[in-house]
Amino acid sequence: MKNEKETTTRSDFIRNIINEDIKNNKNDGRIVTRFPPEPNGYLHIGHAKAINIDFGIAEEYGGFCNLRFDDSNPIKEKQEYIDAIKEDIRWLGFDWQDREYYASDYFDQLYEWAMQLIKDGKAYVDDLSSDEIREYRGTLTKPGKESPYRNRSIEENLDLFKRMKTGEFPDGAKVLRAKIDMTASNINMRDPVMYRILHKPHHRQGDTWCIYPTYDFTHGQSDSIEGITHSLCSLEFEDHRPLYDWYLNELGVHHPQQIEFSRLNISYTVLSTRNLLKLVENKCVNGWDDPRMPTLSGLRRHGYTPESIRTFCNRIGVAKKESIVDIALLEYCLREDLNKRVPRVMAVLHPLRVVIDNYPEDKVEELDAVNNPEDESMGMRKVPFSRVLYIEQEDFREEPPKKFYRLAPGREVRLRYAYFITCVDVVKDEKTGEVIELHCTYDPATKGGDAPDGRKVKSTLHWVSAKHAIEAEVRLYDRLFVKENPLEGKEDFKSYLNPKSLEVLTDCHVEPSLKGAKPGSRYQFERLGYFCVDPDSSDEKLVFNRTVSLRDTWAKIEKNLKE
RNA sequence: UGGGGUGUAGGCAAGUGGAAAGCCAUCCGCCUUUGGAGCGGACAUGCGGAGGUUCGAAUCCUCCCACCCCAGCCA
Repeated sequence: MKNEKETTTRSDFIRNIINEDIKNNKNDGRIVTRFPPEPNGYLHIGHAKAINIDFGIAEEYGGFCNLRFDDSNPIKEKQEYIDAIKEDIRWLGFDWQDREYYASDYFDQLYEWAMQLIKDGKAYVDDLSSDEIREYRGTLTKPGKESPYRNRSIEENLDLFKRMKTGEFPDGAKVLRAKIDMTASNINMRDPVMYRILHKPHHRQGDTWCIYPTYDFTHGQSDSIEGITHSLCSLEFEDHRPLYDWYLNELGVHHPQQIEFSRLNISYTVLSTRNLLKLVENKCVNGWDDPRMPTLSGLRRHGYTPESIRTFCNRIGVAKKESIVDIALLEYCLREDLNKRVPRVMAVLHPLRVVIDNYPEDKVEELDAVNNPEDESMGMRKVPFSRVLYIEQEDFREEPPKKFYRLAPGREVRLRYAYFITCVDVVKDEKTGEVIELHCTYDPATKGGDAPDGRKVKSTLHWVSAKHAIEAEVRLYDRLFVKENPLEGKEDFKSYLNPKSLEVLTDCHVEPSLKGAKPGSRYQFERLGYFCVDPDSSDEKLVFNRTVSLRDTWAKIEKNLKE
């Protein structure tokens, strides 16, 4: 409904191009895209944006999106990453059916094409070292100069390239280069490397190859082989497009259109495999799936829903402007989704003991509570009430400031689904002065939370029965960095890490209905936020992660009062 | 100072010569047994800047400014 409207109304420059292409019957109206991850790390939410575009557009236009692993560099790639990437894409809710491809499966064809370019006099074997190649390449403002090996005969090039393949030369001894133009203003066109010698086994090809094609010589042709119509990638490949086009034109094969869009950035985090890896290696976080990480596995463990991530991706749009999206939008999408689907429950994170003086010592009542006010079909549950309770420390102030509606000496409030209570006494620690216990009275006539005489109360508190509650550990997560753009300062981005990004609470009490809650289950702890059960949790010891707090109007008021 | 890009509100982002969409954030109301949710409202005489064309310009032209990317045998 709302989502549907968003997707059908959506307009962006890529869809405009595609609409135009369809109008002109380009590619007979077919739309085929691909998502081409390199299996060199875990997927993050920036990838989710790309996935949403690649798969989303294909779906929208009745086309296909292939999953293709761009695995032409055996030094960085691992099967472990392939498995994780597939799991994350599935979790997001996208399906590539049987169209799971690997650039490495095209190595034979790529080799044939390289031979073809040599025969056409468009490629040559170069003996220059990598340092020499760099020197010969020139600079941004100075043209490059031609390699002394540039004009070898076709026969010699053919012979040398074959011998590169058979393993006759050590790593780095020779490369195959495209013969384009060493004076080109676009540096990518200054005789780019097509093949390098790498005596490294490939995770899928084993020892079959000791020469590997570079990205530029792999990507476009892989697109071509798969019949891709629109090859969507990020902005930094814009400069490579002339080369993408060059190879395809010289080879005379199907020519997909490369279109570039800007990659996702989100405030208060970093979004690149390289920097994420640094956080893992430096133990700034507890692994790739640490709930503070913007990786899909981290977000999953944090309690994010795939739907909320997809909604977010739809709302941020697609454009060529480099931007930083406010993380508040992501959190908004999350809350919106969780609000509709997640059961409510009561939990006290910072307990303050409350004794109801006029409530019978051994009495226990099972009170009715609504599971989700947004969804009646989720039903009701019973919550036990007794003489000794815990409420949140924050919900009591001995000297309440203006606009503080919660409990205070002499004040009456409602205990959710239970009774009106009035605070009659405050017990403090003699040494520290800290409030350690409250004495209250309850009004038996207000059972369930309504006063028959119609009197109102200004606030409703959540609570748990002390003797029935289950103890739990709660991990409070906050933004990973204190700086909106951690990459912009003078210091290393790691110096802007938020020291309070994780706070572990061990003295929490949750209502008994949570007994046996399984990892992955999500709840709203009323008035606090959304939480999910961590994989570290067990029946003996429940562990919850705070996914996101509820919008907190009081916190804003309090902040404004202070200013 | 080579080449390729991008500038619309605090953050995203539509708009392609004919009244500056929408979302988040912020603020104000209403409602509420979650200070949640929901509902209603406010929020760009102006589109990086300056000129020009036109009855009419964010859209077309000229010049200027700012920012991003490229000198891997990474992708």
